[in-house]
Amino acid sequence: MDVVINKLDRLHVLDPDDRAAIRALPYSVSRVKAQQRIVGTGDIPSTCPILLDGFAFRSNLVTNGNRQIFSFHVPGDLLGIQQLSLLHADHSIHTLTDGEIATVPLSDLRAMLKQRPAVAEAIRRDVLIEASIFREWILNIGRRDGATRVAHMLCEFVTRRVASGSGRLERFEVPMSQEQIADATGLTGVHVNRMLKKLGDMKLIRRINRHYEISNWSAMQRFAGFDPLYLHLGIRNGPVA
Amino acid sequence: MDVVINKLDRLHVLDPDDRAAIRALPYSVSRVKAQQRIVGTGDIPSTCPILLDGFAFRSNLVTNGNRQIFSFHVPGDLLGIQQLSLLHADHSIHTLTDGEIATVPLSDLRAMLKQRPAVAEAIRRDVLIEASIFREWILNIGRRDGATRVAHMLCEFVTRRVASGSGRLERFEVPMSQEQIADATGLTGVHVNRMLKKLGDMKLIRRINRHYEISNWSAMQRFAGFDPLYLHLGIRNGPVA
DNA sequence: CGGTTCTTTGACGAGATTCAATGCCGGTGG
DNA sequence: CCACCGGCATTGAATCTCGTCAAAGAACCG
Repeated sequence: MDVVINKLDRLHVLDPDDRAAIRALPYSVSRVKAQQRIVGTGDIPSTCPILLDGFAFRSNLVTNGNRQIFSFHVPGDLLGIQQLSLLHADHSIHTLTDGEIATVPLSDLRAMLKQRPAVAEAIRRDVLIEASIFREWILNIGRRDGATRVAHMLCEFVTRRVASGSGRLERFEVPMSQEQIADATGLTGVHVNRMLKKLGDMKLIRRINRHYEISNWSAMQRFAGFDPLYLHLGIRNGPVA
Repeated sequence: MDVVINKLDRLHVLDPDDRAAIRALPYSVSRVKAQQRIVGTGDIPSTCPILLDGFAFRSNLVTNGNRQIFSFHVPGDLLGIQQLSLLHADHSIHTLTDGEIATVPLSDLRAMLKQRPAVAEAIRRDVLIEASIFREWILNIGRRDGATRVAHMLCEFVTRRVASGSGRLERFEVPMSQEQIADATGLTGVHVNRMLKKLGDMKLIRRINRHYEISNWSAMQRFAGFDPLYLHLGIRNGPVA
């Protein structure tokens, strides 16, 4: 669970007892293949899945069968934290790549959070930051054109990876297919492909398969209208809980 | 603050001491006119605005000057609850209509929540439900066409009003202009107007100025693909905190 | 009643989707 | 080791939804 401790410690400083309490949580670990459902819309889970390795995403379907992706997740993310206070899941969670999931009973999680206010505060911040990212996605899909939208998504993804200490700005790998980028940006796979080509023609990115390079970060950021304020990266010593 | 108590009591049952603690909060009330900024992006507020009367919305601008609205708010909503755990505001809050705002110091709010776990739980649910609504908006804007999008927004708005005990399904008034509906749905004002006309032609709504009638709710719901699951309306006796 | 804001409508253009075909890459089994 | 296969990526052409520009009409407010 060290990956979880690292994540939460970036949100609120944890003392040794906090870390020990997280390590003491009962959980089972399972390997999962790509594109597996972890939680389905309408489920009433009694456990909280935690992503230990690989990538995952939240999504839902509309009546005509189209899919919308709401967020991408990286190791350390608490995927089912909503169920601490809500009864049923209002969306689905799937793995994007092969990965590893820890499963923790919600009751044990609740008990631990009562004992460890700093961990509870870290999780509150996590939930609020995720909501902030949802708002940014609403803005991205609602008010930016295709090229800018895809660029913004790439900026966010790489920034979050760098902030979590895995990956560099100039050179990174994107785990999702163009179809999945489309489902996240409200476009079609075909159009995402064209927009990636356009970003390449504009020298904002270089790309071989799913390996991306951004040589001129400030130009990319400017083009995408990307301002990382909404990610609240420097929150660690934030407001007093 | 009774409007706040009513709201929170729908999210988690409050006992008389909980209610008294909310009433005992120190706050000042001010009348505000429509289109006034309550919180601006980047602000570091030390108080939490609470909407007592009228309507409000969250929004942000993109570089080209376009605006995206993230949510609409009704009396009883805690507008600055993010600032309990986040330092700066990542979006703006404006009044939609003339209204009344209560201002509560965050420190007093924090102290009260420590004493009153049931209130804290109600607020946790509120935050998670708002995040769920953000996800639904992502899906709405990303994967539904103009007519369905506007219809879904209307379904959500009226459903929330009915759930809060103010207004009826068949006949209601919408406080926002078509331009504001456009900013919320990722369309233009002109196109919203055409889509409203289309919904009228399809007999799904009847409309005189901002007064709407939905005579056939199930047809409207079906057309909009509206499933209120994501609003978690029946949460009051939800999972144990 | 006059000004302002909001709504409505038309004509035109741009951006995104759809359909369809081809090419590329990695994996699997003979 | 190589041929085959399936999923992804790429590209073109036609179509359609939605945006833009512009103008007129309706509702609202002082």
